[in-house]
Amino acid sequence: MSKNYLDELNPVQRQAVECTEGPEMIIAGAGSGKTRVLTYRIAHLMQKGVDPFNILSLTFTNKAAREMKERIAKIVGASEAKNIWMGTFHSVFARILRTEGEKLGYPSNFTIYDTDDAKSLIKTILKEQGLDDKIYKPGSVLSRISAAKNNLITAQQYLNNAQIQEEDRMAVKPKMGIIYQQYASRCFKAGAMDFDDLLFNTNVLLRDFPAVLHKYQHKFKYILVDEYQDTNFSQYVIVKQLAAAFRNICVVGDDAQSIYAFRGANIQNILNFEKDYPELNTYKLEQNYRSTKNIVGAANTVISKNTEQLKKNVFTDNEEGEKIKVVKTESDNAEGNFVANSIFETKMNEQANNKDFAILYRTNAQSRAMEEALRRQNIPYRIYGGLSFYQRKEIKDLLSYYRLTINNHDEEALKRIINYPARGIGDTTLDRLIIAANDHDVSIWTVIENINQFETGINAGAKAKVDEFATMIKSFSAMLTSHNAYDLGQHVAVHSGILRDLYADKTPEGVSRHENIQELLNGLKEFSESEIELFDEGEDANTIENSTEIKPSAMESSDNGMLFSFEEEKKTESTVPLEKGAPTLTLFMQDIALMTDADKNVKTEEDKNKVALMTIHAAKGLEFKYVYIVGLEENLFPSQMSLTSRADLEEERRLFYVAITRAEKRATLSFSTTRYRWGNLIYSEPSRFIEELDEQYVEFPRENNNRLFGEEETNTVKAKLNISKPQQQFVQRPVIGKKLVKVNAAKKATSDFDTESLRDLQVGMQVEHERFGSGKVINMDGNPKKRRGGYHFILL
DNA sequence: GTGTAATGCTATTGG
DNA sequence: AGCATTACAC
Repeated sequence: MSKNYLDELNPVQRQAVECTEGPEMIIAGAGSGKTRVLTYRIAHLMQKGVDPFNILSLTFTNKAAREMKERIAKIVGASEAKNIWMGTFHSVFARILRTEGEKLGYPSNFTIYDTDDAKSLIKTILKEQGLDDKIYKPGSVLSRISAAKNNLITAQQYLNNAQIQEEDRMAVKPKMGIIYQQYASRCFKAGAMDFDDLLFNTNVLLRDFPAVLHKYQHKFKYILVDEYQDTNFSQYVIVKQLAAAFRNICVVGDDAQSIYAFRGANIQNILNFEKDYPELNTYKLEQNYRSTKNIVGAANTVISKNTEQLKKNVFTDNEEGEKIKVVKTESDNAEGNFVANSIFETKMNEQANNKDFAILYRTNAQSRAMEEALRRQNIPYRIYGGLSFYQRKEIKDLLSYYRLTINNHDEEALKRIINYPARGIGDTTLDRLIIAANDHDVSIWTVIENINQFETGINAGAKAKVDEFATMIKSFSAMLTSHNAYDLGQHVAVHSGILRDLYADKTPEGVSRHENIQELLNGLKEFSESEIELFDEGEDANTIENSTEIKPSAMESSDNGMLFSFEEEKKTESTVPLEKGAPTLTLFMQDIALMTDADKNVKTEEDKNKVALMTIHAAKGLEFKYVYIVGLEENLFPSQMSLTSRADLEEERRLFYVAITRAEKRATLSFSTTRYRWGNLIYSEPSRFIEELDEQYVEFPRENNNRLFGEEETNTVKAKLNISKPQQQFVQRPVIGKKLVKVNAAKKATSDFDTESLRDLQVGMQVEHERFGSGKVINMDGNPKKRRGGYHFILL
């Protein structure tokens, strides 16, 4: 047992930790030591003799769960800490559904469909139903289905509900319920659940199987829920059900930081907690340990503009600190340059590390300008969110093979790879397979497997190819229990033809795709090795040690069919089943299905020491010494979509509150007067949130032209434009790659570009680029007939 | 059925 | 500006 952790808590925190029995609500202001309270509370439970197997702790990200476990391990020891049930709602209940899902008719190896899979399935259904995807946009159809599920409305109930039907009629989308029904039945047939199903089906399970409910009620004697303000109705009911037996439920949250209403989060869950548990104890953590007085003060004035909130008074004993800075720039690129320069200067002047900085924005699309500026300054950065590794095309392709290997009925995986790499099974054949499957109410795989028993109209040649494909997948499936994740993963990558296909592509993008596949395989290797240490420690280093890298020479020399001549094949194929808990591909896929970018473990110190770029949503729960909040412009932040309702606008304001409170020492806000959107220049106004800041906490610095922010600008700006022909900061900038070059900008006032003038372009020509200014063409490497070409030019 | 070129849509926020 | 879908030629 380690140091006395209770001494590290202030009186309220300590009470919250020591009060272990009965319902408890902790309202935790930003930076008030919430995580510390949660971890110590769990450690304290264990110190008091509670079995970690009886503790369920639901966190917002898997990474948060991992970090909390590590902290708890330091107090109670690692072997005990690892037995706590801790993770996101989705991952914890996915785990439970793996063991209990058969009661609902799902296989234990069910697939988890991500948003892309879900949209793709919806597109298929729209096509089958002859519906227009311009009216029924897959994205909005999915949101509608998602909202229904999060409110525990089944497809049948959806169809029977007069009010919902009326809504859909009014929206001129009367078939919505039919699509929902089709969608649900197709997922079920494919043995697949989407994200919402994980929660929905958990509810069904707990509702319809009293024995199961009883089992988990008594298993989870103590339940803790972090970020409770961001739970939706479906999650609320699960927690309520599980806590009903012992009522040892502790929720932690901050209504001021509720920012996920758009995906069903219901702020009422926290505001009404008292109604469900009248005997509860409430603790308010109001002292902020993270930020300066100026930051806390500014944040408080922001949030005070909202009407609906729990009363609390966040304060800090920290130093006054610097005032919040507001900076105006003339373009999105200038904003990027300003941030990059400011980071560079701060690093020099204050001996700061890269990891002390975060750049936060409202939309992912804003990252580009920041990235380019940071690259120019040679500042290492890491982007969180956006397209995650697992969503990249080539990764999804290979993962689809793995998915289909594990669950043959996975329709989305099958559609994705049945003809990739091309093997002569085209759209016509696939359509026929799908029709046959629908006619007989079975999965596509069932049709493929028994293709001669179905009237498909597919000709013999295509049939043979389908058959060959099925044989290949079956051969992969047969290896699931006899090979570890890496061996099988590698085998599939080779024999599916994916590696060969990617290796043939010598373009930079192709090379990068190949590298990504290698990275995935490395991940498999690591997984296979680490798990073996865990479960199989007696064994001496086994076959994994000398498993093969793909040799380019082998790839080149093999010119037809599959690559059966790889070294890998020399390894004798073990047919002995692996032990229980061995690192199989099945386990690996379960592991990564719910992984997000934020969960990714960064190993080396060098990797960690990078400037963080992310959306404000992704920054929730994190803290940084220096925070830049960029793009504070009307229609961007607050978002255009949020301007129609007070509730939406208040959520944007909470988002702004979250952003400011990420900062420990300094918060810098910036906005730009112009910005590129879809390739078009738009003019923007400063965000209303800037005006809402109390002047006593904020510094509006003089700009270059010595004009104070907020002064009448018309004359000054005009004057500035006239004299600013060669922009000093761009002078040394080298080559700009692949940007559209506009000849004679003056000739055409619109941003439209006509290919005629592009054809006239020659090396050495003086050009005026509407975005980068004037310069000289030094290289041309695009196709002049194309709308755009890869022309490089230097600014003068 | 396959590959390339033209067109057209998108960019709130995310598990 | 970049990506996905579609149109069209082979």
